[in-house]
Amino acid sequence: MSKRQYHHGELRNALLDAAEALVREHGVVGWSLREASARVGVSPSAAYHHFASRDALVNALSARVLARLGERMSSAAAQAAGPGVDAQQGMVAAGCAYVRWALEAPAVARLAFGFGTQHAEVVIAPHPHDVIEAELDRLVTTGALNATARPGADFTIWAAMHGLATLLADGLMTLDGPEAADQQTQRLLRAVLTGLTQETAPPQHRPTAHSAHTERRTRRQDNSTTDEPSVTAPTRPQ
Amino acid sequence: MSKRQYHHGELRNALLDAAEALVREHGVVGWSLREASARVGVSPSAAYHHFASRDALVNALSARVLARLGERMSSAAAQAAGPGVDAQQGMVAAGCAYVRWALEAPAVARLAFGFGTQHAEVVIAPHPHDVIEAELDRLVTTGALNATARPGADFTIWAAMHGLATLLADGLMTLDGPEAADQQTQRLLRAVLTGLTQETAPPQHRPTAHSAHTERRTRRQDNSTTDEPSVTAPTRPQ
DNA sequence: TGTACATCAGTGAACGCGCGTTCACTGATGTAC
DNA sequence: TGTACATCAGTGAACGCGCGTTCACTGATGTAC
Repeated sequence: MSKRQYHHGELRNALLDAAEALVREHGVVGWSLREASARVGVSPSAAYHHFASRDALVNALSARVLARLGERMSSAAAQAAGPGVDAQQGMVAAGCAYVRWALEAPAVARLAFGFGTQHAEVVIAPHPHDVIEAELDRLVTTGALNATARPGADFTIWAAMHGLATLLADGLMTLDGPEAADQQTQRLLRAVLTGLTQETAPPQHRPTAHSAHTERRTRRQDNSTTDEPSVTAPTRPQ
Repeated sequence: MSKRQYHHGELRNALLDAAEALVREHGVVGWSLREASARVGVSPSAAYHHFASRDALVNALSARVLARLGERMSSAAAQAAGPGVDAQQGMVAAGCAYVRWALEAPAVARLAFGFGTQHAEVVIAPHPHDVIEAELDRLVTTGALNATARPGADFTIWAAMHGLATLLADGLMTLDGPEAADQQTQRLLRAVLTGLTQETAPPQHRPTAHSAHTERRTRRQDNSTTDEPSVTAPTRPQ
């Protein structure tokens, strides 16, 4: 920064930072590798010592950004938990973190969400989905959610908070500030959680959540997985 | 098509069709005006007699596609309704139409949703949001939803179905076929509707749904709007 | 501690490419009389 | 019904541009002896 050095030393991260800033400023596609390099103060070709292509950089950024979201959710949930606190509050806090994050940097959120199955090699930890699963498990443990409603509930909850986040990020819905977003998130998630608890006559082939990615990671940590056959199972790829 | 004509006659629509096909095949940004023109069999410059720029074409396509979704939801809801049918079924049908649509042409869905406030001039009728509002009103009328839960419920429901649709469209969640999608949609929407009905102690400043677009249109058709002050109101722009 | 050298991480010029858009044009169509 | 002419909707050549990527290079770094 201060002295002009031939070797940057942290170019990989610096490029990711620059690219993230460019996404914030000019949207998911409104910038070039050359601009990111220029912003870091490096020649365009330098990037190729760290990324195979522009796409590779974008994918790496997307994964990094998604992992950050997972961290924010996880710590928000942890902070909300405590004795005497409403059992649903952890999930609500995670959801608020999710929605606020999308509201703060809509274009970055679009990048993280909007590119399909791209995080091929990268392990994202903690994945937002993982945080939701952890919170649901906690709700079942504390008795705030029926165990029968648990399978597949992760995708139901995820869909709810994801929808609010993306409607706001994409400008299809607008709110007056983050407090309003929190209120909306809370109302939505409490409605879903309450609705799941009230569920009667679960469908015969209840969807079961599992994914290659999740399994690969959780099998290493514990092996409490109940391997019921899944017929119409939602899956989180990679 | 058969005879080579100098004047195409339907070039505007033909270009929109070609662009939509290209979006399906190559994603939201993976195609050019020139490709669309070539596909129609017309020179690249011909498009400028119908669209001011490539962006204008994209915006027009996005609006057209969103209106089609609204139509599909609306007719699905109408078809589901009937005497003796579960009151929630209309909304579930609309939601299934929404989710299936996103699943059928994910890239097209991303186009319709992912470009922020772009439908500036165009009136989209019926907007998916309008269909949701209509179904909610019906639920209140039939007594299946508390009137106190009605304000803002449209955004809660919309968020839920939108989240499922976009998670699937963006490949963050996968399902084995459209029946599985229907099942997920049904579970999600029923949970939200049930949860909304069970709501106790609504927040003091309940969010109220209103938007310039909606008001402009609905004021023309009826004027039953209850104009309560909205403090933290979600809004649908344009 | 000093030197030789392999490796790493930069440079900068150059490439070919396809893009959106413009412009002067021309062929077809429709309307006035 | 026939002719003159304005208007509409095409053509196709050309433009300048910025892009991703390559390549031979060079300066800095770290390690072996």
